[in-house]
Amino acid sequence: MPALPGDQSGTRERLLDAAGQVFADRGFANATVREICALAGANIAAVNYYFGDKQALYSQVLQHTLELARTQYPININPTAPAAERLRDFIRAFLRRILDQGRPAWHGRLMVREMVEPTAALDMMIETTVRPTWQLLLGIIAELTATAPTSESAKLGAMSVIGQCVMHKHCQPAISKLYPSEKHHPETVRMLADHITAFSLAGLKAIGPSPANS
Amino acid sequence: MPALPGDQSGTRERLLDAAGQVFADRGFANATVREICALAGANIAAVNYYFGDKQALYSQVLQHTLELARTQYPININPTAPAAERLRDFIRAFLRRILDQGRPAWHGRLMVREMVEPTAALDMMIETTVRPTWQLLLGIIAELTATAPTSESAKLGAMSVIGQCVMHKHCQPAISKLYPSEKHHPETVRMLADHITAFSLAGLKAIGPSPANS
DNA sequence: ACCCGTATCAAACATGTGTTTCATACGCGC
DNA sequence: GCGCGTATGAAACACATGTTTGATACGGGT
Repeated sequence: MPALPGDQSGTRERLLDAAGQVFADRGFANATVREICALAGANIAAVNYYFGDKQALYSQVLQHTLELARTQYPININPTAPAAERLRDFIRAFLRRILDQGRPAWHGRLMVREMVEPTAALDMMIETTVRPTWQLLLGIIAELTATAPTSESAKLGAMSVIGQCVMHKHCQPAISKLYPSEKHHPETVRMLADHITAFSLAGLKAIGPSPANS
Repeated sequence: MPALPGDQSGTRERLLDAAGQVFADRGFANATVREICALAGANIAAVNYYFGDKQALYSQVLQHTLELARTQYPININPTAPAAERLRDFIRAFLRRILDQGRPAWHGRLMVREMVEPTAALDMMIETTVRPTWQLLLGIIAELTATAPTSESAKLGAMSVIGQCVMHKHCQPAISKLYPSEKHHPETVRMLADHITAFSLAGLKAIGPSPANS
């Protein structure tokens, strides 16, 4: 009785899907291959047959989920738009990527867990997903602060922007306690993005090109 | 052979200390009572004798560590100082609290883990540590945005400030990959605090009292 | 019809780990 | 000196869980 995973797809695909859910929900250590296989409607031995062991399954899950997330939530910025507009679009796309509840909603949780409890797959995640996004943001910030993307100002400014965004993902339990009845509806996310954009544009202007490096 | 825990203190105290280290390093699931007891120089049965079970030990560890952190890294703000100065002092104290490498350096990691993988002790952590800090910050932000502490502007502004701060704790593995050779020396933390302060003061001014609630 | 690689299954295996047990030693009041 | 509550010790227990095994079914190519 596989819950969500499409019954028509192959066992390997159902395993990837189910494992993504369970790993995101419980974390690598607390996830059991039995629960994953039950959710996928597969036999316990299937994970060994297709992936070798639990750790390899996790790596494949993370890689697969990240690919899915990059194509499903692309961050496409119009290079000809003014920098302020590009920052707004970046923040909107980035927030949608990490806060959206759609499928696969668990890629954000997987990334958070990988940050807190790094595994061998961390490098892959950084290089395929984090670094490209970071470079994209750095370019925008550099223009807004009139510095080079390698400058200390650009680095600090980008961290301020990303920090405001990931806050709502990393600290979700605390936020829910401080402000119950808070949800991540698309309209809420949009308003949040607009706030962060306005806040950051002013902040970046105040930073300026003071402590530049190159 | 207890490593760090003072051998002169009682078994219960050594257990609390060792468990804090191990839980922070490995997380609750991956931590073993055997490793904790070995580090504390205590017998395996000691954890059951003094705390009942592993979960209760964890709760006591979290509570004890948070108390220690609150007294060791107090956030004392001069109420008569101007709001901008109070914000700067808050950010400095808050960053020092979560980034300092001193003892017990693991309270920050414990809090991060509790956010990502909440346990029964989450409520205690929120009420004793998070909410008071949040209220303190809300008061400062409210004055800077000329709104009530319950306003949407104050809430969003406070989240922007906290987000910038916790970013450097939650995303430390990623930051280390993007910028190797980055450390959290006291001077670095001070400069970081000054950046966040300048960035936030400008951002808060730009937000203003537009979408107020009460 | 037969073979063979692929895939699935139930059952068993090995082991790490939280927890318990029971014995022993210590310290102190009487 | 004696009893008693506290504390510590080594060993065993119970169980969850990752992994493996050997059997069985399926399906296409010859």
